[in-house]
Amino acid sequence: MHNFFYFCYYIIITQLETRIFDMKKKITIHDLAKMLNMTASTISRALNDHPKISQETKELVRKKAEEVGYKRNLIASSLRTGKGTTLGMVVPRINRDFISNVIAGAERICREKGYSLIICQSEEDLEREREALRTLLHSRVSGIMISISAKTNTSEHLETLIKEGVPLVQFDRIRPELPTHCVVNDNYRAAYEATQHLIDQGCRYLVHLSGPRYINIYEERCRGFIDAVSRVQNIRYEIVESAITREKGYEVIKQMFEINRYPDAILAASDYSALGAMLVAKEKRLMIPHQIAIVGFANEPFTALINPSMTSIDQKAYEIGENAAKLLIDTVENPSKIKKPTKIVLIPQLMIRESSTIQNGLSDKKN
Amino acid sequence: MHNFFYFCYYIIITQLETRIFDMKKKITIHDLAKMLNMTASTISRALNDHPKISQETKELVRKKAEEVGYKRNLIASSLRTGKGTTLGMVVPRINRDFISNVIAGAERICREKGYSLIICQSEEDLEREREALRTLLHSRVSGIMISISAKTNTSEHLETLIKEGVPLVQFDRIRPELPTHCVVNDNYRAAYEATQHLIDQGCRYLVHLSGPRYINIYEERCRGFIDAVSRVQNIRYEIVESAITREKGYEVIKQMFEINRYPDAILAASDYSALGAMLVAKEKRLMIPHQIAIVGFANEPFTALINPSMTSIDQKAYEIGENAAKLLIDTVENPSKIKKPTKIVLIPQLMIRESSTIQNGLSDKKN
DNA sequence: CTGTTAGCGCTTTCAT
DNA sequence: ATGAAAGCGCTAACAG
Repeated sequence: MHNFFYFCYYIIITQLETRIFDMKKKITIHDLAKMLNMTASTISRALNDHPKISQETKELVRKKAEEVGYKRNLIASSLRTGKGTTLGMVVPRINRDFISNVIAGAERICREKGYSLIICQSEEDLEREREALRTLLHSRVSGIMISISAKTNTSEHLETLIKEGVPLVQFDRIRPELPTHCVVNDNYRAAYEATQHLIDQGCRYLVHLSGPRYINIYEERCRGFIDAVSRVQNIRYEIVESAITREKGYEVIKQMFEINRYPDAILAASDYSALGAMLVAKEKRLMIPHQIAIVGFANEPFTALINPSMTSIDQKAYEIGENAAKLLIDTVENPSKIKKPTKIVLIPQLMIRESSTIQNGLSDKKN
Repeated sequence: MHNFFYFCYYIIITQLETRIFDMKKKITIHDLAKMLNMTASTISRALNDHPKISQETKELVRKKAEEVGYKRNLIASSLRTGKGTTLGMVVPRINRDFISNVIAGAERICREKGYSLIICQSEEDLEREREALRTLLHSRVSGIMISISAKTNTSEHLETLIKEGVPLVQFDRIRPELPTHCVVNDNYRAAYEATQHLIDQGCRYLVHLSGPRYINIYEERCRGFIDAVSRVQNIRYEIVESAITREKGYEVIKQMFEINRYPDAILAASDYSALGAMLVAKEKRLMIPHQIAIVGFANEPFTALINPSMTSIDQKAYEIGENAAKLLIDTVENPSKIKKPTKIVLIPQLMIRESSTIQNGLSDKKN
């Protein structure tokens, strides 16, 4: 019945026959100057709190400016000074929990320090990523934060930026070979600890659902996994690359079951592939975690809400955003300072939940 | 053991002792003019594809520009023309699934049409919202999209904008009394249909967990609910205001149970309060949906993943973003055009899942 | 078709 | 402590 309306929408035009937006011409420092019988430079200086302007003049100017609703034209200002107050950020997609939290953190810092933030999506595409960088340069941002797309297997576009002198901060998915500031998680450590946790729970046949290993984060997670399992005797393990979607996770684990390989633990590089794996396990009526323990990666909101709740790794998204913004602003504001590239490494947090808690009594199926 | 490191981070300074960012001075049209023995205006015109410039000159200029890596200074350009290429958006929070999808949609349209998008968060606070608007004006954005904060119970700050002639588009949470373009969901209809759905399933004692009713979306959802239940005989219903968090949903329903009121259906204005309600129901060992059916609002990703999966209402976030951006760009590019405020109303989609499917055999507890 | 000139709104020497 | 004047890089009206 309401099917009829799916995927379509109304457009309602209300009656009000008014020109809704009249451009009102803006007041400039010259207007102010005229009003106060001063010159534009005095106004400018007063507004900028220049030391050689008398207190009373400053007061006067500020009051008048407030009164007539003067707003400094930042465009003109930054044309003159060559300094901007806008920063750029390139991310694969905005609508991912991790990313949107990074943005939220970065935006807060930017706001506090008086910068605006322009966001661009690469949509996991190298060409779009290049385009996004061009757009940002075009908008004359003072610096750029970037987390590269899944298809970015080259550094040249970023090298170009560096050569052009654009302050750059990489975060999360980075090209480690570039001499830029970075803010990342200790993915190696996170994977290592998660693996160790599974081993501690008694698991001895582990599968790692990895991502494309030319991306640093997946490579590091993979290494963490390998190093952790390698320290233990009598352990069996497998690594499946490029399994980070729910569909892929489902498929891969289903195939394993079909050829009668039953791992007792899965460490996924993504919560979604972990979810896929969990769904197969449920279909096969395996007990989670007792027959198969599952750990995801990213601590997506759903991991705490499903049944059984899923152990995952929290990536400190908000902090990553904050740190990236701080680092970038610092670089932007001290361009001449000779700097060594700084790398900030955050420690992700293993969130232990039902899907991997075999040892104590916490795990249960309360429906 | 690894507890030791939680909430702290390393800073690693790599050895590389280089000045990583050398500002390289930019090439201007004057430089190009000199190189090609032309004048700056010719260059400008050639680059802007002015009709009265010969094809070969254009080619020549474009080639040279490309060759020496010239990039037009948009700052200067927009100072001169008075037209900018940046739009602003104010949202309560970026890190919410609905919002980040709106942003994603808006960003795509902006990019396609050659605009950049600056995002500001109001963090559900009126004063921050005012500040965000100031920041955007300061950055000289050409127009603003806004979804108001939960605490915004006044319109004056937006009226000021309108008086100043700033193109404005409201979306989702709006102040309907303002003469601006709007992009919204048909919340009334969505709530009405969802309620009807519950009634169709045989439910006769319905509870609506609403939000603060001075915000349009909650008011509309509430009205939809009321109108739907009012058409039916022998029905009992209750409305609880300001219950949109998981905690509040949990608490409210728990209290109802404690005084022995057992509704057979819940329509929540938020997926989170619906989740809270679901958790109480589970604790009480009520069968969902047979003893109590539950419907949420927003179609958060987790709703499809929990057990039982939760019926919810998809809000077409991406489309809202796209439409808002299109509308804003249209307004910005045709400022003199006499316009009536346009309202685009999207039809949300009821996603029927296990938590409300009593009638046919779909609902089950496959673990 | 192309050059000349003026100026967007601001900051910043250099004078006074 | 304030004013005069010169531009930042670009565009556009007016000439030719």
